[in-house]
Formats: sequence, C-alpha cells, structure tokens
Amino acid sequence: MDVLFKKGVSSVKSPVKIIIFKTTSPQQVYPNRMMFVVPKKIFKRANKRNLLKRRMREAFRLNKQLFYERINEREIKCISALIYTGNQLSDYSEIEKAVVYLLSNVVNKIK
RNA sequence: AACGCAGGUAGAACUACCGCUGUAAGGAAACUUAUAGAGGAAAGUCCGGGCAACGUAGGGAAAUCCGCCUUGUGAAAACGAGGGUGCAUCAGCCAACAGUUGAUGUAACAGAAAGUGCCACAGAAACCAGGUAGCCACGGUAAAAACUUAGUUUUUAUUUUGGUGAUAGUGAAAAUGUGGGGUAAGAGCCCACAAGUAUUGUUAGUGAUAACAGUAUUUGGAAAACCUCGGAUGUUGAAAAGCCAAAUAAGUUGCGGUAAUUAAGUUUCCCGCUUAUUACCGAAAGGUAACCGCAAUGGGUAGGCUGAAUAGAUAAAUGGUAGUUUAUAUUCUUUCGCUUGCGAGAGAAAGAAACAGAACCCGGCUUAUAUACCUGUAUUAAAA
RNA sequence: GGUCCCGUAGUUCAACUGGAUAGAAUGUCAGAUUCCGGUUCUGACGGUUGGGGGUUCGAAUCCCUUCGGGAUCA
Repeated sequence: MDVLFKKGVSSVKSPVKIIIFKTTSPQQVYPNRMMFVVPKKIFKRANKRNLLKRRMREAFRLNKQLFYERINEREIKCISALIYTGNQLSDYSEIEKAVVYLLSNVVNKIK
C-alpha cells in the first residue's frame, strides 16, 4: 500500500481521485485490486463515509467491465485506489460520471 | 384558530432488475439454491451488572458511588406512583406589609450544635468576640466659675485603672425583632408579645412529618472546601482470559555432579600472581582447566482459533437504479354553503427530505432529531 | 474497545487551595525620533476564559452537560 501511494500514477476528476500502480507480484490472480477511501478529516460522521463508499463501490461495480478490458489489452496487473476528495456529499450520478471518466482514461497513463 | 416553547409516542409500505455479509445444503471448482441481515438513540462513555483472570479466615484503613418518607419494578444502578418539607411565581383574603389559603413549578432534600480550614475589599468587629473611637464610674493633673477666705462644690480639658456592648453604616452577610422595666452608663440582665433552634411528652399518621404542651436556648454562610454519619462496592478489564503453533540461541555469572583438582605463599577476604600437586592433550618443551544439570542474566518469538451471540469479526456487509401506494407541505381546477373570501367535498400535479451506522453482551442516564399525532403552556386574532 | 489529560487576546504563556478591571511578551494600529525606512521610545486597540446550565455574596478556578483537540494500553 505504501508503494501505491509513493510510486502510483494519479488522475483527478472532481470530486474523485484515482491512484493506480502496475504490480509484478505473482500472488495476484485478478487483473486489479481496488481500494475505496473517504477521509475522516472531512467527513466526521461514520454514516456519511459509509454512504459515499457505497456509492463509489456501486459506480465501480457497474462500470468495471470497460476498465478490465483495457488492462487485459496491455497484459498487466494493477493495484489502485479511489479517493473521495470533495468537501460535500455528492449525488450518485455525479460520482458515476467522474468514475467512468477516470476509469477510461487512467490506464493510458501507466508506463 | 395561528405560530412559538416544553414533555411524550411513532420514526412509511411494496414490486422489479443488478449487487453485498454471515449461515446451511449441493458441487472437483467456478458457482447455484434457501435463509437471516442496524437504532431510538447503534452516539457520548456518565453509571450499574453479566463474563474472565488474579486475590480472599475474619476485621479495619484508603478510594469511589448513593442520601426526605411509603410503596411498586429490578441482579444493581436507577426509574415510576403517592405523600412530606423548603424555595420561587401567580391568584384570593387585607388599605398596605406581614401572615394565611389555593394552584403551578422546582430541590445534588442527611449533618455547619463533632472537628480543621475559608469568608477578598470595606468595616471597630466576619465568629473563644472585643484591640480602637465613643459612653459611664472612682482617682490624679490643669483651667474657669460659685460659696466662703481655707478649702469645698460644680463645669470643662487631659489622663491611669475599671465597666460597657446601646452608638460606629461598611458589607453579600453584623450576634433574633418590637415595646417596657432596670442601670453610673448599658446589656435577654429581667418581663410581655413575636420569630427561630434543640429536646421531652401527648395526639394524628405505616412513616417522613404535623398540631398542642413543657424544658433549655438565641447557636451567621458555605459540605458543588476537607470532612462526619448511614448504606453499597475485593482489584483489573475482552488489548481480560484459555488453547494450538512458533520461540526460549550464543555469551556471561552462581550452585551442584563426575577422575576432570587441591594446598601453601602474597598483611583478613575476593581477583590476580608465584610454587607444588591432580586430570587431559603432547614424543618432548610446554599448553589447557573441560563436560553435564539447574537458576539468573541476556536476548529471542510475537501467527491462528476460542471468548462470540438465530445481524455480525477484524477496516468491518445491510447498497444502487427504476416504479407504485400512502402520510403530508405546496400549487392548480372544480362543486356546494354562505359570513364574499373563508369553510367543506372531489380531482390533478409534486412527493419521503430528520438525527444518525452495531464491533463481547445486557440495564439505566445524558445529548441529537425532519415530519405527523397527543398533552400542557406563553403570545396574537376572532366570537360569546 | 477501555483509561486519562487539555481548551484563556491574532500567537506563545500567566493568573497561589474561588476575591474582581483576567496580566505579560510578541503582533496590529497611532504618535514621536529620521531626508526615508529599520531599530528605539510613548500610547491605544484586542477576551462571551470552547458553548450551555447550576452551587456561591462572588466562578477562568467547584459541579453537571456538551463540542473540539491530544496522550496511553499488548
């Protein structure tokens, strides 16, 4: 996880940020491992953090097919993190737009 | 009726598709099927338990919590009902105050008359009253006046000693208040009335307590300062605790065993050194003081399961989208009634948005809460 | 999950076991000094003592409640 945040490639589309890193670990079977983060400093209440994490997870779940195709094209395996950086609660539709944009564009940035 | 405040109750339902966590069954596996899946506060952690380890003859100290009475629930903390007492507000009686009656609200409601300490500034004094000024008495000194011619008496000033707690107006608070007697001056010193406290008795009441009578007494505030009294609690908390796995090495020190040492000298002991001796190695010269066990030190290991639950176990699931219905704010259309801009009915549109997310489990307390309903109440408006 | 501690001018700290206008340094502003600026000197401003309630004659201090921040455990 430390490696991800130090060496990973990041991309921002408000209110979500993505960090991705190409891994060479042989233990990983799946094409990608995703982590969802909502900072406690901005959202003090646990129910709001839960709500945002659920929305981000749902958006990723419905749109991950496209993301996996692009990864498989390049024949690599990744670990990545979705971080919520906004200050306010956003609707599901806003989050979904941001997540789709990031998933489609971030793969090209990997070296 | 509107709106505000306080308290209480509830804290929408259903369908489809795609998913999430646990459990069970099936399957080689991928996975499939069935079933269960957040709250009134899950929150704060302010209390009390269960449970676990350690401790425990009995008693005490310390520490923490509780504190009017009766009664109900409870394992206990605590909560409910009724009552008592104090305080506050409002109303009635009264010209007014005081007092009393009623209603409502409220109380960390045992003890300040066991003890220690505190009460700034101001004030004589903030609690054994009495240093100061004042007042009063006897005496001394000085001056003046009167009578009488030698002193006496009176007044004033000053002062020693004694008495006094009326006067001192400061403070949040000043030693119970008023009146009279009494006295050199005064004082609960005495008396009357009133107020308070303690205590005894009688009556009423289960009791807190109340009423009456007697006796004693006048003793500020604060216990949310320490503390005293009565009651309860052994201490520490699931990072407790149990089991499995892994690890507990080398070195150093001490004690003991075996043939693997012993003795003397060096100022008493230890270390070290010297000499002799014992054992082992070596052809000799010479070299070495082993090895094993226990304890300490030293460092090393530090993962999993149980605890654990018919929601659930290790970053933690309980969701997303679409639609329907309902409570309901709002808007529009329309019918009826008349008070002519309100009320009642019908239809359409829109339509769940509060506080908030279990982590060992229960019981209380506290705090946060859109909207609806219920109870109480302040204000405003209308009618009688 | 448990236990404990701390919140005071813009900033860093005081205020003794409750006693008065909450103080000091620094910062800010104004004035003086200087040709101008700095330094220096003088003065002023700046506080709901985190919020709310209670005890008390009196609360930054004691008690209750709440908000925020921090430490610690094997």
